[in-house]
Amino acid sequence: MAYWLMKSEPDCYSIDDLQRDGTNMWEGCRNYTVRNFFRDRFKPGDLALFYHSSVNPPGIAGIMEIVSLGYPDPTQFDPSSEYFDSKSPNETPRWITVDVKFVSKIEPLISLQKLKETVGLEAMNVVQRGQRLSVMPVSEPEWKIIESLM
DNA sequence: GCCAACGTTGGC
DNA sequence: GCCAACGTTGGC
Repeated sequence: MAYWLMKSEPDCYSIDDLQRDGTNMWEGCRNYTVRNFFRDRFKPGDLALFYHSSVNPPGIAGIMEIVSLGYPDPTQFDPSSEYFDSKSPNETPRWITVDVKFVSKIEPLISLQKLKETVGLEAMNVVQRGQRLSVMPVSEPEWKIIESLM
């Protein structure tokens, strides 16, 4: 069982949206590193931190559970979708997604500022300047430290 | 809105 | 296969 951190702009999709929906597809990711995580490493039962980016303050707003293996993201084949990718071959789809389920909301959110100040989280991708990966692994010790901040 | 950092693209 | 140009992310 693995732990993850997954970013979303709440204007686009927030923890409240996921709470309302219960389960949803994590669609639209168009980064190869993330694609490989989804394809090779995500497993049902994994837990993920839901991170709100591009808001003030940015930070961890909730917890969700992964409830599917990686599978082809249908939006890549939908010309009406903003995530449409005309170059993705039908036989070997380029982009992968997973289904996520709401677990809990974290209130108040754990801010990026707080994560940066917390001993033991220095290696996390999200606290490092210039790191823009929208999905990243979280180690078990890091997860336990973050739980202690809730 | 700015801009640093990084990923991707495409010419050669 | 190098690398410059370009586009995107995301904190501030």
